[in-house]
Amino acid sequence: MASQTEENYLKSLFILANSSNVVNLKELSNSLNVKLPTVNSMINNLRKQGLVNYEKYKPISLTESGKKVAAKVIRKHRLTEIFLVNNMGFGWEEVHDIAEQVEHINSTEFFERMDELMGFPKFDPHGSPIPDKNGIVLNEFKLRLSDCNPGEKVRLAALSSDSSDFLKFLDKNELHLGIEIKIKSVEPFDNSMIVSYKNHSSKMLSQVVCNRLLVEHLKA
Amino acid sequence: MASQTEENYLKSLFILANSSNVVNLKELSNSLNVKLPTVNSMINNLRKQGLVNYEKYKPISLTESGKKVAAKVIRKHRLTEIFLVNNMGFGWEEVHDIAEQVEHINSTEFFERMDELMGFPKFDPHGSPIPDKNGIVLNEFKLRLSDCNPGEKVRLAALSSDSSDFLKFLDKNELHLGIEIKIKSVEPFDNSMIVSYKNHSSKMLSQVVCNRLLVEHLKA
DNA sequence: GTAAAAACTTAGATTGTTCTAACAAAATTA
DNA sequence: TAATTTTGTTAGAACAATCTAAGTTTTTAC
Repeated sequence: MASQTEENYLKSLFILANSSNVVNLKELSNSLNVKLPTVNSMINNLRKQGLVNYEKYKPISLTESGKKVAAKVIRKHRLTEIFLVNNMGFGWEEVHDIAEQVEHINSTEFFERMDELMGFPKFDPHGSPIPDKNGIVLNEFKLRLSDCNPGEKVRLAALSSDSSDFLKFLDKNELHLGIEIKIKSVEPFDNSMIVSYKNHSSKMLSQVVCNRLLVEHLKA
Repeated sequence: MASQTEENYLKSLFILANSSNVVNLKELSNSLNVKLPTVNSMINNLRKQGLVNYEKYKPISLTESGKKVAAKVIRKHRLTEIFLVNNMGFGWEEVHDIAEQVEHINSTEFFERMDELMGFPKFDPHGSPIPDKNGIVLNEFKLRLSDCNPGEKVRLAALSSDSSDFLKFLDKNELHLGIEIKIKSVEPFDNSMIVSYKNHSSKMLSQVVCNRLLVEHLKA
């Protein structure tokens, strides 16, 4: 069985692969807050275990079995997050750090029971899909608000970050999952967007924020 | 902060101190399934941190701050066990292994919330008292069934083991917390007891079992 | 198409937790 | 009390996960 550390590397690889097309050691190093040589040696270790594909100086990818392990960890993380929100009364900005720890608990029954108690939810509190028992993930939402154009109307469907600061920012600005957003203009200088939603008629959102808001086009 | 490994050493010390009067390296070694030299070096490490008192060839004891750390881990373990039984529908024999992992989660709010949701229980499903937030433990039940004499009547108040096999044995024999037990006789050869309870009029219990059943005398 | 910057690799050290082997002290037993 | 057994100690090694320092390859920019 993969150690907690190994699970964290696989999880990061899975998530990074879903946002950028190729993943290299530097990105992993940044996302895990670990120095390059450490990542290098761990990736070689994971390669020997058949969990990642890696050749010197080439990008890293997960093998099928690596994906399965990663998806299971992500499943446990997301189930925990909804459980904390729905069944234990936590706010969505409070659950990430706890879920980071609970995701490594080794007990199928524990997570199956959570899943059951919540009625088999399909998405976590941040709109991310929950992989099933076998590690199969529904399509991730891939369209970022920052990829949309002026004039378009979208619905906020999910988030690509669940950091506490980001979630607090969303709460403060009444940006909740499901709201409709209209893109008024894009500032070419810093790629910030002017949008309208709910009772906000002209709100500026920085590129950093727009990158993390995952949306669906409204057929209208 | 103490590592998971260190927490496990402190927890074992706390529990062993509550059953035998003095604790030595060998006992710890057995209870943690770790070789003697390993225990030796870890105890020296804990001594340097001011968590245990230890001198060469002498028994080991927890310092006040060591006790506090241990009690907090035990609090988290026991809160988790009741939560799993009361709020998640697990059987009492299923919860130990999960609680062994959850007890190391570092989040005050997580355990406070559990405590609150359950209405601040005082005992876990095996009858063991739950230390409070400050690590203060109510009196542990100390009287073992094996310390009682023929003719006495007692109430089963708690258990000094929560291994899954032991709990299954109790279920199978209808030995539940709260039942009244009358001691009919003690076999001097193997210290087994003949007892009666509920609809069992003459049941033999081995010494191994009697040692783990914690009882209160009935004032009758 | 070089020169500079960024990304990667290798070597070697450190820390935590574990082990085995060999020896030493303390406790038990005869 | 002397011999034996049990318990504890020391030394030295191993493995996982991390680091720094120094050098190498690839990519980017001029």
